[in-house]
Amino acid sequence: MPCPFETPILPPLRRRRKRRPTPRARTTVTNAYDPQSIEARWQARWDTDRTFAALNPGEPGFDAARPKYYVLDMFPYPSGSGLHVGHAVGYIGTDIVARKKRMEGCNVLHPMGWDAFGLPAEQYAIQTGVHPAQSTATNTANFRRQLKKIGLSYDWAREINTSDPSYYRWTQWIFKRLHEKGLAYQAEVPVWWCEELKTVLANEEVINGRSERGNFPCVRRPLKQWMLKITAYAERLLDDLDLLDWPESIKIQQREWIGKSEGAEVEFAVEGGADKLVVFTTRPDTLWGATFMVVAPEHKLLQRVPASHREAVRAYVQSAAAKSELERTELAKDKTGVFSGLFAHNPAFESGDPRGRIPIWVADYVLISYGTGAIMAVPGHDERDFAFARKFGIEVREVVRPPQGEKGLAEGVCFTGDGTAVNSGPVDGLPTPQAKSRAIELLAQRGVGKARTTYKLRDWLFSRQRYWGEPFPLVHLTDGTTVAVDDDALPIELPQMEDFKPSSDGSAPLARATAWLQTTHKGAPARRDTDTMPGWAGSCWYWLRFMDPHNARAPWSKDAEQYWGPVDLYVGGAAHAVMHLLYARFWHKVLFDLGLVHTKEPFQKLFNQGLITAFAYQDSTGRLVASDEVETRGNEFVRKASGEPLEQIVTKMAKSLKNVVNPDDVIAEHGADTLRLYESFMGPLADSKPWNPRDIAGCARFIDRAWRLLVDPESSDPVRPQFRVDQGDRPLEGDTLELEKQLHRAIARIDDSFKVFNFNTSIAALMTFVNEAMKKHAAMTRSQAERFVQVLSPFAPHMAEELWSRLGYSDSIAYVPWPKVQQQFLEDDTVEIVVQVGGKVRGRVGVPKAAAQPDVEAAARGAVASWLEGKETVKVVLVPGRLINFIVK
RNA sequence: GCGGAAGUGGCGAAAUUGGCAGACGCGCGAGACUUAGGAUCUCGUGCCGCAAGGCGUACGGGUUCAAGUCCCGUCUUCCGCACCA
Repeated sequence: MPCPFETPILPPLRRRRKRRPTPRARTTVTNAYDPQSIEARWQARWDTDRTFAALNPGEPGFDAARPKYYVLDMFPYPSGSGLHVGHAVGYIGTDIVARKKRMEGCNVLHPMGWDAFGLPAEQYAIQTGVHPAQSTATNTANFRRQLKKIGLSYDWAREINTSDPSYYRWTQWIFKRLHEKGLAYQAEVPVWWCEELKTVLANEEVINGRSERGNFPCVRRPLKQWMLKITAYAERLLDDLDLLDWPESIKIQQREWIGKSEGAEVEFAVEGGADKLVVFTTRPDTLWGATFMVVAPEHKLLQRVPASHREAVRAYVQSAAAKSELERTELAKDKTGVFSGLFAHNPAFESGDPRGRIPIWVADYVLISYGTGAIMAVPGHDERDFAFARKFGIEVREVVRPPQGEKGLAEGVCFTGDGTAVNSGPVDGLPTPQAKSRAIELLAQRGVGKARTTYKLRDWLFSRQRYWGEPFPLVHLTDGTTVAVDDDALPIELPQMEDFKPSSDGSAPLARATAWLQTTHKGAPARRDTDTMPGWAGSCWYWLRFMDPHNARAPWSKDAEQYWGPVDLYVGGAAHAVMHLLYARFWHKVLFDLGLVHTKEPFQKLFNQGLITAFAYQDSTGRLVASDEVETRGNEFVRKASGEPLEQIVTKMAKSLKNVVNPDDVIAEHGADTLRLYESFMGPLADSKPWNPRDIAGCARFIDRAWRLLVDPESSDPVRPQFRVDQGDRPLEGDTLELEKQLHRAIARIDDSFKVFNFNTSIAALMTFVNEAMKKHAAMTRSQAERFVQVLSPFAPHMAEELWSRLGYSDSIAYVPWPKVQQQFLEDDTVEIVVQVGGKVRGRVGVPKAAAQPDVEAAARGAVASWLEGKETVKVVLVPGRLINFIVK
């Protein structure tokens, strides 16, 4: 099949001049490093030998004595544009880890699959006119091809696809479990509707009133939708973060997203009727300072507005509704609102006390979706209430006296911190924390309030009126009830539809699949649900399916889950800090409660790889110019066609920025091992770093040098003669000993780099070793060559396999035990001591490692004699084995 | 505004517990080998200075014999969140 991405999108390498036939060099040398043939051969070999197949407990050959290691990538959405080098950096990182773990004797689970359902796939399908099932098949084939070409050691027998009925059968099955537990319900809720996408979106998919995907305008609309009760798990989602080895920044983002806040719920009686206005506050201690109340424009109390104020309130509510989310935020500092004509009674005061009669206002700084949609406003101790009261001339009453030295109302500023209660009757004199709990007690005694905890986290809007997603495993009966279909009726397959575009009225495409729609349930006529699940659904449990991907009787077997779970290392972009990771944790906890998994959390260690950025070019008007239209002239960049000067900027890789680098092109030019080395060498995996094609050459040179270290390109021998026989008894001395030390140092550095995934230092260590070994070539032994190839293999596996086989081994290097560092080779008999005078380096001196202090000092004095001449030494600081510092006067 | 991450040569970067700043690589300069080089090899390469030497890890202070690393303050960039009562 022709690859749809033929156009090279590499930034301009220096163009080759016309290629001349190369007479001698290329034709007679048969033994030069040839990545294309080596890589093709070993990739084919890995496939046919199933080298990286992971065995499950119970399978023949499974070795229960080995520790398990589950290393998982965030599986990709297989987009039409294929993989770019930015995606690859994370996959290369996990591959390096997986390969080393195998050599360390672990049973390694390292799978890959496709997150193929969801809006982007469908949008792409609509744009190109190709059915999503078709484009998904094409795109996954392309992704798989690209991943294999990088030499990633996945167990391809475990490949999964969330849009495959054999997979989503179990997504539906899990949804049924949620439904049974009452965690899935239907509700008429105001939801974000995107006209352009013709679907509802979850809160978190809408940014400033525009869709995250496509940046289309969205509006609020009430619609009956499936919801998942993630809020029931809010507390555990928060608490269990403490169990995880995750980046602190991600934990913080999750905590903020859950947004726990503790306080009280307080009832205010509304004057002239039985209505109660319930508010949530984190500061019950300030109840005595509440001088007005505010309800959100959508609050139902507004139906009770007296005629005198009805028109003003109606007008305000309408204008608030017309404001986009963006306008609301932009105008955040300038508060708006109107008086509703209603009054409430503050329960802090006796009825009849004029201080307790407070006006109720409508303002859009109060959100209907948080708390109760209404607040008690304490302008003395809340910035927003303060601004509002100032603007509308409402009384500000001090009820918290700031601690000594802090400014408060006396200085004309709103004080929001902790202090001492004043003007607050029964809580007067209490420090804020005690005043809070005392206030709650008082409210509770009188039955007008109680302690309450709220969360920013909302229930998860789980339906989409789209085609390309999992159908719901439920039917609607004629009597209006909704029931789940039987487990053995699963999967409810998506019907084949030619036209799956959303309808203009917002009804789901599946509503037009008339034959599919009508069904029966236990003999009675029934109608299927026409919504589909959101794109996140399939990724909420996929790590579990990887453990047992072909199980036809259950989503996974208990044995498999017991053995492989949890994921030991999960690597992906920080972009998924909140949504995917929170949803996945939620499902996992539900499954835990059902006894279907044995761990509370799915991902023990999480690691975020950094972004690969790339150069992009702008002309003087700021317009982007594709990288391949750009020419480098010295330090300047110009448009090739016109010579017009351009500015080089560094940005993320994106099709729209015309700076995407396809790994296929890098592999075609340099080979996959060089690509892997470069991506590892650029910098620590966690860092964001720019792709610079110029730098690839260094890795290409290194790998070629490494090849020549073991193979003589001028001869036809598989390896240099000195490596053909084991010189086991040869004494380690001279250059051979020196190389042995270098090798151990390199391995120590490599081992170290797996702690924080800064493989750049591993590559540097390998380079240093090769440079040294090239100089002491004749002294290198077969054993050293073998160990070098072993530690090279996670990084450049194709070449390592090739060299390993040339060294005479017929089995793959993948499971050869990782060499051990021996401490004795990391130490030298003599050490170089830096000699400082007055803190400045003035010389250095070699001394025996075990040298006594007076001897070191004497030697050091000799080395810096001219600097000490005529000076008095006041102090000598000696750092053994490192440094000596003479402080002089 | 709040929260997080970061700031080191021309470029990507390195630097256990505070102990030689710039490993490794790119680029650049010089040379060797070559009919040829985008191959390979050797040497050099933080800045200023002829040199001796001085100055250098965003900026300003501090602690210390010694600071990229610790403390206080400031600035800049990127990423989240953003009226959450």
